[in-house]
Amino acid sequence: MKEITQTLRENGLKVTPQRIAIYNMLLETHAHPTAETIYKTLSPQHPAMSLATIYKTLDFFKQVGLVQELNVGESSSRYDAMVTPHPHLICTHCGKVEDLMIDELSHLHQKLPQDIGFDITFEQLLFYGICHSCKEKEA
Amino acid sequence: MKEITQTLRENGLKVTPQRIAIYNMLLETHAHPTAETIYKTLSPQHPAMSLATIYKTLDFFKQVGLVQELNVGESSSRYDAMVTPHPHLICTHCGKVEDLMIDELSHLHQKLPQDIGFDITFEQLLFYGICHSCKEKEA
DNA sequence: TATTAAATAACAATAATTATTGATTGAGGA
DNA sequence: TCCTCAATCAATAATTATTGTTATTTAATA
Repeated sequence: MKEITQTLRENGLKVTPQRIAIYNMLLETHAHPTAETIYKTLSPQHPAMSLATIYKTLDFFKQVGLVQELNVGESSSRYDAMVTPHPHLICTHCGKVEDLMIDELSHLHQKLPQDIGFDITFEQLLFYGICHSCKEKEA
Repeated sequence: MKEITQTLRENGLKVTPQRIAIYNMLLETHAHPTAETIYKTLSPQHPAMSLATIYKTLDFFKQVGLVQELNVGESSSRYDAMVTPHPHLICTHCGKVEDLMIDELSHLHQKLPQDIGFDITFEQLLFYGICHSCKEKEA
C-alpha cells in the first residue's frame, strides 16, 4: 500500500481509491486480467467506476512502470503487476496465462549480436501450447 | 507460385486471383504489413477487392500455415510469410518490424524444464527498442 | 459448357479502446 | 479553516479493427 501511494506521488499522480483498488487487485492475482475483467471484479466494491477509468489508470501505471501490458494475440490486452522481465506461458485452449520465472530466458537481449542496429529496451518471450488440465480433459 | 496453388488445393481451398495476389505481396515484402496495408497496396491492381476478403484470406492462410500472425502490441495484427520460427525486432519509435534470423534464439522451448505442465506448440520472441535510423534522427 | 460448392464484395454489426465533456475533488495559499 | 483553480473523475460519444451476413460471382470438375 505504501509503495503505490509513494510511487504515484513521486510521479505527480493523485492517489485515488480507484487507483489503489486497481493496483491492489493486480498485486493479488496471477491471472493477468484484462481491463474488462478488472472492471467486473471491482464493480461490487466500486459500482460507480467506469471502464474508461480502468483504461486510463492502467495507461498511467504503464507509463510509471507499475504494471506491464501483455499482448498474447487476443483481442484485448492483459496486465501484470510483476514488472521484472519474464517469459509467459499461454494455453491456446483455455486462454490461461502463466508467469515463468526462469533467469536463463529472462535476459535474452544480452545474447543478441552487437550489429543488429537496435537499442533494445524491452523483451517479451511467449510460449503457446496446451496446459496440463486442458490436455487431461481432452484425453 | 506453384507452392501456393498446391498448398491451397491440398487443403481443399480454391485458387483465386485475390489469394495469389495477397500471398505474393507477403512473399515480396519484409515489412510485416497489416491487413489495412495489404489492402492499400493491392488496391491499384485489384480495385474491387474488399478488406473483409483480406481478413478472411489471411485467416485461411494462417490455418493452413502459409503465414504467421504477429502481434507486437499495436492496435492491429501484422502478417509474415516467413513461417519458420524466428524472433522479431520492433522499433518503438517508427513501428518498423524486422526479422531476426538467429538459430540460438529460435528454438527456446527446447530449453524449458520438463515439469512446466505445458505442451508447447509455438513460441514468439519480441525485442523492443529504437532502431538505428530513428536514433540518428533524435541525436 | 453446365453444375455446384466455395469465394467474393458490399454492407452491417460488434467489440475494444480512446476522446470529450461537464462535474467533482483536493492541494496550497489567504 | 476557507477559497480557488487545476487536475482527475465518470459518463457518454466516437473511433477503429475486425467479423458476420447475404446476394452475386467464380473456380473446379464432369
